[in-house]
Amino acid sequence: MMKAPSIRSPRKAKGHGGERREEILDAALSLFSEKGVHAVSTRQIAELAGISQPALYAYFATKDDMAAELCVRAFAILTSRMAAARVGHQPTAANFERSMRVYVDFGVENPNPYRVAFMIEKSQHGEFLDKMNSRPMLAGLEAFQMFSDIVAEYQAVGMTLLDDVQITTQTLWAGLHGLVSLLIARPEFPWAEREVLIAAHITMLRRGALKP
Amino acid sequence: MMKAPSIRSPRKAKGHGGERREEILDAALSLFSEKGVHAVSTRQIAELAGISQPALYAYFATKDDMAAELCVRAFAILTSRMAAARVGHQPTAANFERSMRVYVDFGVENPNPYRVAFMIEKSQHGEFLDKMNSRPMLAGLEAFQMFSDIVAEYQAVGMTLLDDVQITTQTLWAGLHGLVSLLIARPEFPWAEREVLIAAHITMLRRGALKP
DNA sequence: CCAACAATCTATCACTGATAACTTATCGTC
DNA sequence: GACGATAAGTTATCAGTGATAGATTGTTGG
Repeated sequence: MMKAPSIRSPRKAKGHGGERREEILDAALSLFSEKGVHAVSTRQIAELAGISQPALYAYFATKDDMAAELCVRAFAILTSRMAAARVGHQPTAANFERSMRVYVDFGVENPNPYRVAFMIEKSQHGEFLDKMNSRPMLAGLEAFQMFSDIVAEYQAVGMTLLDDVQITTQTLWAGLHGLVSLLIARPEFPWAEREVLIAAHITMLRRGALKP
Repeated sequence: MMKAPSIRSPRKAKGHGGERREEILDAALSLFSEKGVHAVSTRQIAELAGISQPALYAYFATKDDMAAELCVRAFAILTSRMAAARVGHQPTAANFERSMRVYVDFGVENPNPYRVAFMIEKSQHGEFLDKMNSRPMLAGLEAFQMFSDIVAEYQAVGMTLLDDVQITTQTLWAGLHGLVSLLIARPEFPWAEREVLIAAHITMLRRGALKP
């Protein structure tokens, strides 16, 4: 955190100072968001970060690892936001909709991280993928767990239509993700007015998941 | 259709006869389905089709055009499936769920066409994307229009909670898309048993959109 | 039999992600 | 200050990708 000149070497060869790793991630996030992960080359990332292309590999083993890192961070932000929106809330219909709204707002207000976190195409299959995706997967499960805890509160007081918290959680999550991902990926689609659509969508999800 | 030897030259140089274009599409569909579109190389497609890699470009301008062609065909199937599920059906709750089920089944059974049409990342600078995506996109929107027509039937007999067909359609579509796209993009996620989850999701959407 | 022509192949291009080996800048230590 | 040691960056290069150019083959109508 604090610059402690004696402890360790900052080591910033050419122009810039600061953390190379963060500069790389900033460049990667910007390019990934604009053009899509697999339409961005490592040379483009390197140029935007102001270093040579092979220098990337001192900080990330593969290009996918950069996307994975950005994915982990996006999940962490979402988790903390949902946790913050949860404290002190009673399980009421209005608060349920507010919690759903936190998720949608996160996606709509942070389309770039959301895109990287939830809309990345898998590049390979099987065990190699598992290894590559384990950290984003854990971060995603953490966010999902937060979502699940919220749903469990409504189930505990008998407000949910289903007893199965896992099913209800996955169903609601999928319902929210569908709207967010389409609004992000297809902005040119002739959508209804955004605020009205989001409100109607969340109300529909509540009616489908909670007792009247 | 019929082999008409005099009209036009079948011209099958090396081994096989038949339509090269269909052989290529068969090979591409097989590999795309198994490994994902952008994990398959044109050389792999060519080898499975039994021709050299450049020979592909006599039939398709780009590799994406092969995926687009398969995409258009798949959407034609979706549209016809939804149309078939619609004829003779009264607007009942059970039939509503059956119609939505057609959509989900299509997405789950045709992940790559679905991905190309609705989950693709912005790959380049707009116009190139439009050109590349226009045919699959139009085919997808045709399916969407079919979806909207179905919703309108339920609205016409007063079964929908909202009067606005556009809002209801977009909300239901987003809800279905969310589940399909997550099942496709995150197959490794610890989902509930798929059949149960899909059934619960569709029931939730029905409860949220239709009157009891 | 042969010119014409379409289908296919070989050779190659620019570019991709990734690696190896060399170079440089900074450090703690004398 | 001068010294290796080492971290960080570079250039050069690899195999593999999608796509193109031009030579080559095979079939066909005359």
